[in-house]
Amino acid sequence: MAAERADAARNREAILRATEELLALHGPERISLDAVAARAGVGKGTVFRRFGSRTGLFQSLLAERAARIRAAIDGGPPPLGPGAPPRDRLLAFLDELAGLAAKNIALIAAHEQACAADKHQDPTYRRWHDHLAGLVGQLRPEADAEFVAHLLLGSFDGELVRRMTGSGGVDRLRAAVRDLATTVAPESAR
Amino acid sequence: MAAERADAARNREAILRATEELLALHGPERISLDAVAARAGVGKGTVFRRFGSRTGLFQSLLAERAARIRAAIDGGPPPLGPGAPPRDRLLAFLDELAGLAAKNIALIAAHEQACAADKHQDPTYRRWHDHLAGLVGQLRPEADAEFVAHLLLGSFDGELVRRMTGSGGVDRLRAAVRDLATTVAPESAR
DNA sequence: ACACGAAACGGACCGGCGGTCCGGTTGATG
DNA sequence: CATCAACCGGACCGCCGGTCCGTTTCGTGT
Repeated sequence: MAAERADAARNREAILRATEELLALHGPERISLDAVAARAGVGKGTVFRRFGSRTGLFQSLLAERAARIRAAIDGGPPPLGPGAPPRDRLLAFLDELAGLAAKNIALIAAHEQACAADKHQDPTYRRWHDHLAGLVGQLRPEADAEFVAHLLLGSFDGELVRRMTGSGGVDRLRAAVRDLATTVAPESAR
Repeated sequence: MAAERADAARNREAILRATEELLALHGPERISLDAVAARAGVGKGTVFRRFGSRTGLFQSLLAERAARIRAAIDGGPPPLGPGAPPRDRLLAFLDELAGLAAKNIALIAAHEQACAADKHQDPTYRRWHDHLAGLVGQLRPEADAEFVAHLLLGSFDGELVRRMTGSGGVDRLRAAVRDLATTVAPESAR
């Protein structure tokens, strides 16, 4: 694939920005792609050429927001990055996700409803899941790591995050996740 | 509220049956209310008068399917019903839900996407959640019972159930849920 | 500087769906 | 049997995701 043309790149950026703004503006309300296109000062066709579908748009936006964490995980310093013991990596990762989720409630909600059917296909979700499953597998080889990983990611469901942070702030979410994780992967685990 | 007229009751039943049939027929694919109405041999208006909205329809259907469990919980014999120690009730309840979910994957999926935004408002979901939160609160008073209850219910997410039962059958789901529950509420807990 | 083809643009257009409305029909009641 | 509220059906509405195609713009080779 050759490099993207300058106008194309500019429009992609404009569309992502517009989506963010509308998300911040209207909260978790449904946002129409017409609205996104209008705000970006772009035709609707352009939105679809750049992102393929509603789903693709929100996946891209989430991927962008998650890029920092992703980089930290597979190349950054411990405990998030490689090198630390699995238990520390698990806790650090979940902590990071809690922060991300709390700061992006609207995006998470939009992403959920856009990807509803194929949540498990979303690249970002998969990455997170695989990372978690790997760690859980090391910590508790006898458990169904795949399953546990999915459940742990359930902590960052939009509605749930809204509730938790609504009464108790990010700290409540962080604490609850941390508590659960330490229960699943107790101190005793290597 | 006075009793329902005979034709009204008949139509409500026809609509619920038609929905079930379409669910069984087309799996988790999106089902339009036009299709439901057509199959029930009824006008679309009737569907809305009876159930208020797409959401209402699927909520009603789920409530119907869950009625047996509901009755067993607040009036049946232990360990599902009152009387047994919380830990046994917890495990029995989750086991029951696993069975229900495995048998109603399509309905669960439809219900999820129909209630997406207000999952936490759904009467059935609330009932389940409150029951779980109560038990968890007894077993681990120091934990965030509300949060844990939501996560446990995450076990019955449509997509997840599909995956689990797809490779391993109901037993895999049952085992995984049971394992997790015993971890969260260990033997030592009273 | 210019010409030229590929790539991108935008907005009219389409089909489908959830939900509403209202003129006609039906079932309970006395 | 008369009466009337409740109910029925399906035409209708507005919205939205997604497509299409005539037009414009960008980058490259000359």
